[in-house]
Amino acid sequence: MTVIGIFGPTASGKSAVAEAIARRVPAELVAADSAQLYRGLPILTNQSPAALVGIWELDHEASVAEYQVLAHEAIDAAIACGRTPVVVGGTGLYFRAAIGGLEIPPAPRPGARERWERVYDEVGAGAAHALLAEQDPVAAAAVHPNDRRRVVRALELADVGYSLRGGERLWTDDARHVSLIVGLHVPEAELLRRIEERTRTMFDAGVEEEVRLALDRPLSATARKIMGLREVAELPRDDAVAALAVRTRKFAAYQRKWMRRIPGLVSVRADRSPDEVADEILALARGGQRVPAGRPG
RNA sequence: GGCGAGGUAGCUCAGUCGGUAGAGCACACGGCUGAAAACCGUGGUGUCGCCGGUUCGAUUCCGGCCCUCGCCA
Repeated sequence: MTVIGIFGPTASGKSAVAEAIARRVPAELVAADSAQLYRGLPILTNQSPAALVGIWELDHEASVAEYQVLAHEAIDAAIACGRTPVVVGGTGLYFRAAIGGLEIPPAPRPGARERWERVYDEVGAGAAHALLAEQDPVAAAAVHPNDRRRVVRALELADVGYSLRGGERLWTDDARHVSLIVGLHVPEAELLRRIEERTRTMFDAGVEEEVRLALDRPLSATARKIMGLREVAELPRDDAVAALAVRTRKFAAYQRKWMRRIPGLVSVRADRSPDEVADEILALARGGQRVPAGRPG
């Protein structure tokens, strides 16, 4: 059983391709998207039916580690009943966590993060970084003093005897199962056109109302970061459309960068019908274009 | 038509008591190991509206013109 992973920028047609695959072979779609995990913003986060979509309330704090457990379960369950897992991703880190052997260091002890954040803010970036250098020189060398988030994370890990940058690579290039990992490629101009169109469609479909309802309820820090939430809530419609299109464009560029980072990724042109793309992907899967399972050295 | 405010980076704007200019956002590139639609780093991309005058030198001062916005007609 080959796991199929589909990655690509927003509006490259990941969902449609995944659905086309599911029409051809017995398959189970598994989302790898940090925003689609949330329930309550289906329009803004562009949800389509798949496992791990809409499973968290908006006050839930997201984390890759928590997602990873669920993703591995969903993938293994699909394999157990003879269905091809199709991991459909928009979030690079989550996608890798689902496919590969990303080993994630432990969660912070209760209160540790807040404590180190306070320290960081009180003593300043330079001093906090110096403190880290005493406790974990390797991590300190890898993290910029201004990167508050990572300095704090490294300090909380040092507390429990872990290093943010341990000696061996925690993030290996292997996959958990034999996998075919494809990256959907759409020419720049076409992608921009689709993003523009998709953004407008969101407003026609009623994102403003959706966002208003969501903001009435408590939001976790991670949910608050969902792209477009602020723009839609705070700006007049035309400005919001423009701002959201800009954010989405920027995000698409970020996802392209991720495509270059994902090991073993096979590039597939997606400026054609989802059915054609699905056929090509299935042919590749049968043809042995795969990342092997297991740990290389 | 009169009065007032203004025209500087892709956008919003700062600034130069005269020595050709800088912030935020955007953009480009790089990083990323329980926040990743997050976070961090490095890059200034420009006929300073146009034409003249003064000056060694004008984006800056002076004159004229064009354009935008507001108020009054």
